[in-house]
Amino acid sequence: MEDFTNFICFQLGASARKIQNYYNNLFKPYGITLGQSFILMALLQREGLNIGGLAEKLMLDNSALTGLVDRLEKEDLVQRRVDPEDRRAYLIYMTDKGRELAHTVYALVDQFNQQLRGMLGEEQQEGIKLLLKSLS
Amino acid sequence: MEDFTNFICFQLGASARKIQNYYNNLFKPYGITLGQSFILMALLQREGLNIGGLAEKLMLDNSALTGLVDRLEKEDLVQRRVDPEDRRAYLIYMTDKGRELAHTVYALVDQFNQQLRGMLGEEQQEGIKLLLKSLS
DNA sequence: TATAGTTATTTGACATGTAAAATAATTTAA
DNA sequence: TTAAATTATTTTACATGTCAAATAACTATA
Repeated sequence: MEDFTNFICFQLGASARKIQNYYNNLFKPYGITLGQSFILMALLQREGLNIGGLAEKLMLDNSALTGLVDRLEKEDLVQRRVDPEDRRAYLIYMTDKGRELAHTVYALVDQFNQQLRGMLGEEQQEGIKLLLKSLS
Repeated sequence: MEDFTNFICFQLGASARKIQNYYNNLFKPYGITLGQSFILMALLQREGLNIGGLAEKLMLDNSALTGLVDRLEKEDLVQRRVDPEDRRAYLIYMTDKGRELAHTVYALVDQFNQQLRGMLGEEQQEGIKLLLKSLS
């Protein structure tokens, strides 16, 4: 019987956790987490996304975004503004402070990402991409 | 600027989440989660591990095990027994019910694992293994 | 236009994970 | 042998994530 630690579900979960912990430690001086940084980076691409748009981009449940945005808002990194076209929805904008931090964390994420890519061959990187696509 | 959804941290995290959700749904009829199933599968290999041993095998913090074992114990799937050689420690054993479920979930995990392996080439599977090892 | 059905977001309940502090037992060393 | 250091586990506080239900606003239709 094969050791369950060889199963993809286990290895992927453990790797994801380790990477997340690495980044969370790296970001500690900035008072932010990897998950929160994804929001900032999403807003760097396109500001004024709403909760649903962020959830889709981050591949998370809408309700997960509520808490993430709450914490960023509490740190004065983003703001919710009522969508003038749809009063149910909030559009999310960065503050100046948030935008500045967004650039900082982007650089940090990118940097370790290149290290991770160095550990993997081209094809293996494709494998992860493919896996995610197949699962979506 | 590269889209952060192409970063390995993002893709690995999202894939891990999707796989976890898949299994958690699959296991719903059994009242168990993927994380809990890892404990059962670890005990199937070697019964009587203590919390620390389980944590090491599962690559989790000791304190994460407390809750996981609590829930399994509440469902009468495992039991804590004081280690006769060290009264600080508990040795974890499965109940008959737990052992039976362990076999069932092992088969289910194995089955979808083979599907996942089918999506990836040999080399890509090695990549994930290598990544985890490099991060450990 | 009233109403029924959708949609965006939040809330609440729960499982998971980390980190740091608390407990309790074991080990080491003076 | 007693005190100090270490070790196993739990607890607490918090961030994350899912799911289902609640709100509130929009849309379509009779």
